[in-house]
Amino acid sequence: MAANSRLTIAVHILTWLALAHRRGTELLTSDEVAASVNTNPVIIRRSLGDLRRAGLVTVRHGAGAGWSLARVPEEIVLLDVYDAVEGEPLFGMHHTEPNLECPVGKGIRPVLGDVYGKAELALRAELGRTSIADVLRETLQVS
Amino acid sequence: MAANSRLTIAVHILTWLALAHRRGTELLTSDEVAASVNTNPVIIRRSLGDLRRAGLVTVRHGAGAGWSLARVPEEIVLLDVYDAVEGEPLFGMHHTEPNLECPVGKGIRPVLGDVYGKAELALRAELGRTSIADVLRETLQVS
DNA sequence: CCTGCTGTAACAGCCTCTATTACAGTCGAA
DNA sequence: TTCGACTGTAATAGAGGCTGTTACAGCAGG
Repeated sequence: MAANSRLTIAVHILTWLALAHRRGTELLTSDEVAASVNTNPVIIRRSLGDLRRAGLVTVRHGAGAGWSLARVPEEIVLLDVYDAVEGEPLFGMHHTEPNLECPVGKGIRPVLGDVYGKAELALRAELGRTSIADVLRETLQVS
Repeated sequence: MAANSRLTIAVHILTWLALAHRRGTELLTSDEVAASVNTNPVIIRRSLGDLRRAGLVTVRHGAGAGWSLARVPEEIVLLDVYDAVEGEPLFGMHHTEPNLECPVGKGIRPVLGDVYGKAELALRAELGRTSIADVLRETLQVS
């Protein structure tokens, strides 16, 4: 499957907001963010909507509208972003119910669910170790 | 994105082969496996093809054909299966190249690649801790 | 040679993701 | 109060992946 880029887009947005804030720009519009990410402003607004529902950004409406971080970048970790934009579990179960007369078909799903849950926890723990401030710092070092 | 069920299907197949072998049945056809997974035999053959290319199962052609495990179930871990059937990385990068004149657009991709790599390593380590023998044992306990 | 099964192509249906257009809603500023 | 800029979201389109299905050539034991 072709992996989606939601997490990448969202982290990019937040990193850009963090840099703008540090430079003294309090608010950015979706058009301004879209210019950095190089995609359509609606894509950005949809992602920002997810981030707003998760409490990571705040929006100001009307004239002079725009977006800003709801917390300092040190207190936003990539796990927060992951939860904000990714809904589905990593691994899917059978599309059709397995044959319950077969001992494997009958019992395998909870076993797999357990293993998949542990694997996701390991992934989440790793995503919790990096903050937007970390990403911003390393990004500026690279360039 | 709706997660695919490739890993689930492949683990189901291998667990079923392990149980059949323990019961004295050396070879299973794709039709027999499909009856347990409850899907089309071609789906099973496609998955078995991935597993064969990864060296996890062996196939016998001609009359009396069928499949069997290439190693004992204790020596096949879910990470082997994951590598056999999943190709794409977990998180995708930008579809279009970000704006390189923006400092974030210019430097964020290697930073994200590094974080994503670490997260995948954590996931893989966890998948390496469970074998087909573990799955079979727990599956039979459940039922 | 026959037969049963593999290996794979081709296709359809469904769904997701990205991208884009359009437009109503919102609210500060003039 | 009106204007204008921007948000929020619906609708739509194209591309591509996954599952499921049919079809058929290839293989090899009996």
